[in-house]
Order: sequence, then structure tokens, then C-alpha cells
Amino acid sequence: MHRIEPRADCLSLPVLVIAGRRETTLPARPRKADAWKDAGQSRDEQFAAKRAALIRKAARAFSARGFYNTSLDDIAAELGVTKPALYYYVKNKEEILYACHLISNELGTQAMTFAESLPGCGLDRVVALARRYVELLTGEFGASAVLMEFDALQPENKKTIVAGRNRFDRRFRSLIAKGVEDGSIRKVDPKLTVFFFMGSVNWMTRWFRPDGTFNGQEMADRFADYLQESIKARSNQT
Amino acid sequence: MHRIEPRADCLSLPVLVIAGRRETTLPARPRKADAWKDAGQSRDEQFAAKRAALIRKAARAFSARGFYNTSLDDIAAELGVTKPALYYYVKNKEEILYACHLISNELGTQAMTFAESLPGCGLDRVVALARRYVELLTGEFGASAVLMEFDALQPENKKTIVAGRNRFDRRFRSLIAKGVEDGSIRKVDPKLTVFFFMGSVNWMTRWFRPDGTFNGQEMADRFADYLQESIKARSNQT
DNA sequence: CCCGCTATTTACTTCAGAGTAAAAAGATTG
DNA sequence: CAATCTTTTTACTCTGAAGTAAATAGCGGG
Repeated sequence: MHRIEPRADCLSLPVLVIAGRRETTLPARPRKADAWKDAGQSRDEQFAAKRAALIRKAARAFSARGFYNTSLDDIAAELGVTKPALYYYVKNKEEILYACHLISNELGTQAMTFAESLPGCGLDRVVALARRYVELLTGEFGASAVLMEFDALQPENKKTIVAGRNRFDRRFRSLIAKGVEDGSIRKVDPKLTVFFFMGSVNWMTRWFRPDGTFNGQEMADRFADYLQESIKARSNQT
Repeated sequence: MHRIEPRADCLSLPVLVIAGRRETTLPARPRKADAWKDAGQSRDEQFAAKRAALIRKAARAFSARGFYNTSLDDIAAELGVTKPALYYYVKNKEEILYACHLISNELGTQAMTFAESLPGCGLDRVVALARRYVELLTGEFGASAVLMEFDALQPENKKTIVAGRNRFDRRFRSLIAKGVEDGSIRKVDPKLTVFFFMGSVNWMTRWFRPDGTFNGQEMADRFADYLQESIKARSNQT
């Protein structure tokens, strides 16, 4: 019997995943995928790996099709198991969503910490943040992390997630404010700027495919570039 | 008995609406709102007005909380009636969503037609499009129109809506491409630029409140400004 | 090769919310 | 003020998907 206490620490193990298109008929029990057959680990490692794979499949599905358009049967089918098997790894659907949000916040924090550690003017750091964040979102963990379904979270979890997001927002704004102060960024409203940029990024998770016209790195470069151009100070203007 | 054939022409009649926060308990039957008590019209006019009010309340709710987080009971309660009453005006929930998408597309077309009719360089027209579009979205019809739940539409309707959206996208891209040609816009990828900007706008509908820090007009100005700065050509660069 | 633990399945229950039927309440008109 | 049409309600049904119980299959050690 495995513990189902909060254990969202399983952000590990890269798993190759092909973004699946919605099927009209559930393809009854396809061959088990990825982590589900990868052997050669301790029991606890396997548990963690499988849980992580589950979360990441779900994250991709949620990002691409939305939380409510993704049933647990869908996820289970994609993993090659049946729905109740999922309940061995998570308590309920909400916990999956929560785990996804945790990843999302984690990536944000990572990008932020990186950006804040950089030398240079405010603009440079803001742009670095943007680039790194998009890189992370489009990278290993897939276009998986940015979710919008806060309302489906339990109040307790929602509080945690929203708090994390707010922290990210504040640091982002503060970075922008510093840029305005040091003269590298033109006079923009930090809050609005963050909303503007984050909107683009949130939306990206809905259409981005790693095998599309642009890969993750290119997306990161271009998004960062848009942001940079839209906020950088120019000699000949306010 | 009233016909329930496709009749999504009811985009009329401004109705004052205060964005309602989600209630844990459904406030049982509050006083009827707005159009529901406005008398002094022919029957057909009343029908149209009420249907329009219904669609617009729903549109706001969908935008703010999402399609699946909004039950018909919610909408009915907000209007001060019971759920079955809604079925007198629409065939089902999907039809409401479809009507919302039609409004959304309509606003896009309006903004686009306006922008294309302008003289001036590509950049000017692109910026005018952005401003007008945000103006419309945040205006009379509220932050109501941009929806993301394409998947909940019937295949037939989905086709229509997606086609409309694609048309908008193409015209938007084409405007950008022209700007690049005439030298007013720097070398950006039109498609990506559209996605970038539309993401911000889509996201805006989730948080914008007319009574917030910025009103609709300010939002329009600032979003247009961000876009302008991010894509305009400069003398001293590529 | 049997025991006990891990993992997954089959076969359910439950519930929210979409949708419907039929009765009741409101209008409008002769 | 009855007759009839319009609108809304009460009281349901139905369904999809979340979630659970209990049986079963697989595995590692003794």
C-alpha cells in the first residue's frame, strides 16, 4: 500500500511524449507507455517515475485541451492503463491539477531566480527572465505548465498556488520597476506589462507544439525579443 | 411558442451588468435583472432583448470563470430566473457558447474592417486594429467576447467559428506583412506576432474589470502601445 | 512453490449539471 | 372574463465522468 500524502516532488525523469490529438473513440488499452515499462529501479523510484509521468501527461493534456476537456479515462488510456490505476498514484483529479500548478510555479521561480542573479540593467534581466521562462515551458516539461484553472483547486491549494503566482508577479514587476529606475526600460506600468506578457505565454501553451514551425528555443528568443522591444527605453522618447 | 431556430442575430440592446463574483450558495431567485423587467416593447423585441441579455451575461461569466465553471443554473440565477426558462431562448448550452463566439468574431471583423479602411502605413493600421479591438472587447459588450472553448462547440459550429477566426488571423498577418514591406514594421514573423498579441488579449478577458485601475479605453491605448513598440521599425536596426 | 506485498483491473456507486415534460402563472384580445 | 397564446416554474430524467470496493494479477524473498 502506497502513501498518498502530498508528494509533488516528482518533477523528475524526462519522458518522451508525442502530443496526442483527441480521439473520438478511446483506443482501448494501448501498449503501456514510457515510464510505465521502464524497469531497472527501486520500487520507490518506480513509483515516483510513474507518478511523474502521469502528472506530465496530464499537464500536457490540460494545457492543450483544458482541464475539463480531459477526463481521467483519457489520461489513463494515454498511459496504457485504466482509470483506477491512477488513483494508486494520486488522491483525485484535483491533486493532479495542483501538482501541475506546482510545476508551473516551480519553473517560474527557477527562471526568476536565474534572472535576478544576473548582473546588468533591469531590461536585461527582464528579458532574460522572459527567455528563460519560455525556454523552461517549452522544454523538457513540455508546453505543459501554465494552467488557468485556478477555480478547480481546493481552497487550501488554490491559496498556495495563487500566493506563488503573486510572488512571481511581484518579483517580475519589481524587476521592471528597477529597469524603469535605471533608465533601461521606458515608463511602463509594471503590473500591466506583466499581465500583457504573461497572457501571451499562457496562450502559447494552448497552441505550441515542439515540432511546429518554431522550436522551444526559438519561441523563447522571439517572445523575449517582443518583450524587449516593447518596453526598452529609447534615446529619443519618454 | 417561440421558434428556437438559429437566431444569433440578437447582438443588440446595451444592458448594464456588474460582473458578478462566484457564489458558493446559489442566491435563490434574486430580483429579476435588467432586460428581464424592461417593459415597453413588442413581444418580438422583448424576446430578442432577453435573449441578448442572456447571451451577454453568459459571455461575461464564460470569460471570467470559464465555460465549464459556469452552469446554466448560475446564469439563470444571475438573471433572476430558473434554468428551464433559458431553454425558451436557446436550444442548449452549446448554442450560447456559439452565440458568444459569433459576437467575438463579429467584433474582430468590425475592428479589422475599420483598420483596413485607414490610410497610412502598415504599422499605423496594425496599431489601429489593436486599439479598436481592445476597445470593443472592453466596451459595451464587456470583457465578454474572447472565448477559448472551441472544443465544446458542435463540429458544424466549430467549423464556422474557426473559419472566422482564421480569416481574422490572415487579415491581421497580412496587415503586418504589408507593414514589413513598406518599412514601417521591422522584420517579424506575422503569424507569431499575431499569436503573441492575441494571447495577451485573450488573457485580458480573464482579469479585466471595467472598474479596475484601467478602464477600457486605457487598456486599448496601452495594449496598442505595447504592440506598436514591439514591432515598429527603427532607423538603427534590422 | 507458497506467502505477503505491490500494482492494476473489473465492476460498481455517486453526483452534478444538462436537458425535458407538464403544469402553472401572465398577457392579450375578442 | 373566458379563450388562447406566451413565458416561467416545479419536478423530473439522463448521462458522463469522478471516485470506490473488492477481486486479481504480478513479483521478491524465504
